[in-house]
Amino acid sequence: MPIRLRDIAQDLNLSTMTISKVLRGQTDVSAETKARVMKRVRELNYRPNIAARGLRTGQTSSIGIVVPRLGGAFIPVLVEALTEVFRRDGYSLIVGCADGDAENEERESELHLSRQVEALLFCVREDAADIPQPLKNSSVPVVLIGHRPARINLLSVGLREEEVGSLAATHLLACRSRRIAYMRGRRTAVADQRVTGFREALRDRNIPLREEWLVELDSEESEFAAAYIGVRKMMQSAPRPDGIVCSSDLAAAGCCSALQKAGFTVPEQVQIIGAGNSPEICEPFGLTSIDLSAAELGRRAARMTLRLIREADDASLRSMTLSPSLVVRTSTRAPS
Amino acid sequence: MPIRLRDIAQDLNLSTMTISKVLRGQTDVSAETKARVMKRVRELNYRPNIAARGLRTGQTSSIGIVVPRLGGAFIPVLVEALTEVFRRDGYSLIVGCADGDAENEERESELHLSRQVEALLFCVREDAADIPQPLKNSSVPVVLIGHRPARINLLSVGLREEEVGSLAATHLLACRSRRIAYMRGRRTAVADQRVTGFREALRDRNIPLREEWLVELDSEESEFAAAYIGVRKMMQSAPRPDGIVCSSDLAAAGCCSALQKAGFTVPEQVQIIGAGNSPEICEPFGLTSIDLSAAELGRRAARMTLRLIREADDASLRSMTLSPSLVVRTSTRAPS
DNA sequence: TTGAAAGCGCTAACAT
DNA sequence: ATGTTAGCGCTTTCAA
Repeated sequence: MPIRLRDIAQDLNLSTMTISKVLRGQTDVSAETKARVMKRVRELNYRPNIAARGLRTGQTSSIGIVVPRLGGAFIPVLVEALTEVFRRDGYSLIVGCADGDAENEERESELHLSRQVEALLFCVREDAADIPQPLKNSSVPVVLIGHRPARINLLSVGLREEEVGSLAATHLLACRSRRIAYMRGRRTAVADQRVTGFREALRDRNIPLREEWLVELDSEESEFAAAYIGVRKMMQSAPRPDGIVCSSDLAAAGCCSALQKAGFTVPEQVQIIGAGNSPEICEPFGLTSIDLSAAELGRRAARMTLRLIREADDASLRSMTLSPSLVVRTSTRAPS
Repeated sequence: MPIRLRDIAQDLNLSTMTISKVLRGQTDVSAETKARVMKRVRELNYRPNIAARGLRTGQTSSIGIVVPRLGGAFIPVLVEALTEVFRRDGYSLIVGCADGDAENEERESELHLSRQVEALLFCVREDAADIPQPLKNSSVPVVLIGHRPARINLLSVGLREEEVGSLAATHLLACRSRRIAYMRGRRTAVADQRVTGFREALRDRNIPLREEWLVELDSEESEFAAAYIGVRKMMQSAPRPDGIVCSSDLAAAGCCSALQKAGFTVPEQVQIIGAGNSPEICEPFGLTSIDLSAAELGRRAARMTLRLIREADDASLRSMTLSPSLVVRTSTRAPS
């Protein structure tokens, strides 16, 4: 049984109010009483019951987030950034993991709402076409992170996905590749946007894209293996590509491996560029990669959330998208 | 403002009790009333206030965990396994991330206790010599995950770290390496245990370990770079090692890269074995690795926790350690 | 089958 | 400077 305010009050022959005041740093308590209370509080390891406090004050000082999974390079960085900003303001972030399942996403969202979180963040799966029902008529502010599905009208913080494609293409062009291939991810809205950005960047410079250079990763295989296989086929086309943009770092690693095995040199004969900027994959291969700005996304989302909580429905708040950024390593040449 | 039981009750001219009963599936309510209530509940998107319920019943159906960080290959798998087992029993897991900081570990532990979690899990940092104060006299069950610091007398679920070293050594021996080196991690209790296991495995077979083959990774560098540098020096010794056990997959990747660059073949001339079994690192390099059983650790810890919650202080529960397991890929040869 | 009363631990507002 | 009262939203208990 945890200690209650009342236990301390009875102990010291004081009222619960006095204890409560001391604990919250109210000033209308004598220094002596304060000292006695604090002493006993520490001795007994008293810890206030947040639920009871929240019930009374209507403030739980907690914010919920639902993420599809916990692994990978993106989510952990995002969540740590959110946690840090929230912590500074006395909020704590409650993470609910849905294990990639839409039903769990709904359950976790409801749980958060039942816990009276003051705001709810939702990290949208790349392949999601919709969001859980509970978010749609939530009584607390909701912020989406990642892409915003069509026709969903909630505040969101996302990435300019087309720029992932265009940034990669532009960099390869600057590094004197002219025959640029794209190894695209599975059919999701996000993957499509990246391809679009890629195509537009090439078109803007009047660089042709041959359709046999636009390869989709076989979804039966792991991304690495799929890219490994895919790139071999790609290299049999004539002319051969001299630069490859990949939809993920793992796919880029697959390309590097296969190319080296086949006797091509990276970056001299073929330049490679990945996406995700996962240090564990990029460092071993010296992969140039597109960073998806997880930390910055988290900070922006956190600040937006805090403003929403404070200022109810501030009309000045608008959804925003951030730009990805290029991180150059050795799988691309020095730009001219 | 969220909807309350009372709102629904007034709406339907019933008492809050009736609504409450319907929601909890009590049977002493007429079918008709039940239907009316459920209809309105859905229309209004009513969600019970978990805090208020918990205050009354003393059950929050939530369990807290504090982890040092969210990234890497171990924690996400652990947390997902815990989540899944708890979910089946109607508990939800609240994850608190300490960003690798001991002070935050204490804060997050206190927060969980303040939230009246029914049990508290704590994932011990590898370099931790102690655990947060709040865990030591917690009024709810505490389970440690990972290694248990000396003189801490709490239930724990951990890995037999020495077996990580011995399993690796034994496998290399079975694959006909005789000059086996060890690339050890930074000075932590866990790293020491692994080295111990490694040494003992060699000693048991009367295989000598030369001290220049026991290299510690330079902690100024990333693990990959440190291993890359370390292995080059190691290969200048005479005789040269023909097998290397690494304290992490990333270090193993560094070894592979450096060796290939220097013209050595893996696994023909030198066999490499990593630890962690992180798919993203192991697959590209075909790394044989020691799996740290994160998922199984999670399941065991979850079951232990549930029993602790139910059976108060069940004397039959004891700390346990699980064995790591070997995952063979292509950086080691076929055993003879 | 339905409902009234009391109280979980805490704090806002108001006495004393 | 300290204490009293009332009530947050819910459920246990018991009465109608």
